Amino acid sequence: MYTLFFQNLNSKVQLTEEEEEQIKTYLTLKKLRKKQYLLQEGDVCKMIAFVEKGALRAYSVDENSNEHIIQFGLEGWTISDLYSFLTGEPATYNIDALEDSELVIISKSAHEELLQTMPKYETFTRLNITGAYLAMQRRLTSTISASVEERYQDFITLYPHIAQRVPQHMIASYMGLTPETLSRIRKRISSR
Amino acid sequence: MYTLFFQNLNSKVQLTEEEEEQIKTYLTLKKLRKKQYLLQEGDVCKMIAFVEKGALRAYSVDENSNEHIIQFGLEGWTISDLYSFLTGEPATYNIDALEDSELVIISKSAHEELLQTMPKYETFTRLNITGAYLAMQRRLTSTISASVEERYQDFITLYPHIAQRVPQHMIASYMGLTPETLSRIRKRISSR
DNA sequence: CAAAAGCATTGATTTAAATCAACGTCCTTT
DNA sequence: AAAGGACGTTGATTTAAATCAATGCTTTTG
Repeated sequence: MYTLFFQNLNSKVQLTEEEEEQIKTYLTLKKLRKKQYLLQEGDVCKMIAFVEKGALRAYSVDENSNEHIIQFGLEGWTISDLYSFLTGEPATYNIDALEDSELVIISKSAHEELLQTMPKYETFTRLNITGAYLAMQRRLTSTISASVEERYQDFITLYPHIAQRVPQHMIASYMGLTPETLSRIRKRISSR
Repeated sequence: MYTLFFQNLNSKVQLTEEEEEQIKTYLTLKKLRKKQYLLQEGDVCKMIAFVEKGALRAYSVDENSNEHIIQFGLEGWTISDLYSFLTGEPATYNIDALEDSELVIISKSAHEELLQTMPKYETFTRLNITGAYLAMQRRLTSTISASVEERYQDFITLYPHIAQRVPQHMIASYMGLTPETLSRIRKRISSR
């Protein structure tokens, strides 16, 4: 339990045994069956989830009830509706499990207390959000400036493990495409 | 000088006089004439710039030499190629001034020293990057899930001051559209 | 001040992706 | 084992945006 979480944490800020133990008191574990929700749109997001095992997705649903995947969360990733978490506004995303999953949960109060009391946790948080920002920026840049072919290729090379584990129509959704279009893109690419 | 910068800083982490003075020793001012570069693609980004006055843009240029605006930076905003800044890799963006501008410059060494020595600066940095992440996420979400009309409306209501100050074709570029398309979108919207 | 450049608009045409529809395969799940 | 559902593919058609081209207006700049 918590092994991946602390591995991740220690790779960013080296912790002592005591610090690890202290942080552990703030954490809880949660198991989620495939298709279960971690968060539903409209609810307030009260935690940050670190994925120890399994796969989740965050997505929004538009007025035509089309789903748009905002983010995948596989092992080692953190997933949340950060806006809702930070502001207390109702969540605009749903988060659910694509596979049976195990999560390390940091509640809002735990997060705040750790930020106040443990400088290393703040550093960890800063590095995490910086990484998330850079990933998001890369994605946005490719969305507005590259062809759909390139974007798909980039996705595959950057996240091969996601491409292997997630149905293709979800990758289409993540890219803002219809499943049909992605299918045709793949055909075009393979015949070249 | 530095007034807006410290206003911004104090609104996030309340500083003492001494702390302000200490931080000041790490900062430099830079003026940029309209059209001047702050950063060119291929160079390593060695600073973070806070806009005291004026307006800048960060943009990439694709193989067809089309420009894609990644970010605007008006008064109170921070602009940089963060990936290049953090990794030391060559920048993939250009940053230049849309108007005569005044910037508060934080060099890489200044940034790192402040992070090490002043917890409040780390908090400030964390809050800044968090805000930038949320803004980026909002933009990405609207890009993949809303119609072009909605996206334009959202942009106008969210950033009315930008819409007033930058040419329309740059907003088109920011949205990943051609100037012609944005012009037609505006026409459609106004005739409703 | 005059020429040039930058900008927004409009029209005609092409191109890329969405939509609608059908089908086959593979899983679930009862 | 059978039925139903999810998934990916393919084809035909529609729709939205890009592209190409031209024009008038405004702002720079030599």
